[in-house]
Amino acid sequence: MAKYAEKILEIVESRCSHPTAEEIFYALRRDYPRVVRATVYNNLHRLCKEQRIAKVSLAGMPDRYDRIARHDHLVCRKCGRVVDIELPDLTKQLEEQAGQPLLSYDLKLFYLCEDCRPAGRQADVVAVDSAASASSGDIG
Amino acid sequence: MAKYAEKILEIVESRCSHPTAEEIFYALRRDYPRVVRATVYNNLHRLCKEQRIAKVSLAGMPDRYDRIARHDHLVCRKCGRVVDIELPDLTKQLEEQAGQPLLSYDLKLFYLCEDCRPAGRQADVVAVDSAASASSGDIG
DNA sequence: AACCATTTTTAGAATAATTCTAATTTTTAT
DNA sequence: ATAAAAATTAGAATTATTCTAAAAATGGTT
Repeated sequence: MAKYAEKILEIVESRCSHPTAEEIFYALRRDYPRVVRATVYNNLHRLCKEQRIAKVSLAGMPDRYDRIARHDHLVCRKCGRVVDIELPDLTKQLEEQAGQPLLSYDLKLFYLCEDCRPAGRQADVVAVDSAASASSGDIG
Repeated sequence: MAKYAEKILEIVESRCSHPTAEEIFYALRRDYPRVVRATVYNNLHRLCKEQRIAKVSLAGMPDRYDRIARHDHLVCRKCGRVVDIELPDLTKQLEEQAGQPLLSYDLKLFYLCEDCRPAGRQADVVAVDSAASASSGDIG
């Protein structure tokens, strides 16, 4: 059907980088130099609606797109990088605690990635230096 | 110090609506008709940096601002409304499962709110009708 | 009170991400 | 081959946010 949908799906799934619409647009344009941003957005909307990809957003950044399979994210508070993490499915536990049937949930864990962690000691990292952190206080 | 910071803090904390910058701007303008959006953003940034408020973002909507005290959110998949929910603190559990020291986490539970829930039966609500839902597939 | 330095606010232009609209092209079914 | 439907294009429009430079407010010093 849609000429680009499968290609875009492939781009999203083949990367672990949670690409933005812009990144997908550039990747797609390598093969199809005439595609236009609106086409990328159209296809992303459709793929989301069809539950074939998921949109992930973080405060202050453009939305990102991700594979659909259940997994969670580790987000570095300092550099903002997002990496996947496979935690056990908490749906049952959360449904009990919330007293509500849930459709799904989104869980982001904030930490300091290796690159941003003060060298040497790492056990006593408890808070982000508020001056150094570009995005502290943000929940995304 | 900053003329508006306390007032903005009060607006954010006094509402359970997680107001957007725009909503805060209008609320503030009722008392101070000359304030300008940039002032609101300046103060919001500062309050975030000082960890006095938190920024919350959801896919496809403007960022929202929230009180800082730990709590989670229920997000309706159909109408997008966000309400607070007080779940037990999962930091310890998640640190163990992730094998990482965490700074914090963000948990959003997706459900169908009362207004959006198909009337009558509610036990067998398992998925969102993909045509009817404006934002299905989104993780924010 | 007058002065200077610093901080905050204002006004409005600029940017970034996304959406919209209308025309054109492609695809599908007949 | 043709009509109808769907997808894509081009580019304008909108929305949220940031930036910049000037003006105003604030604070501390003499």
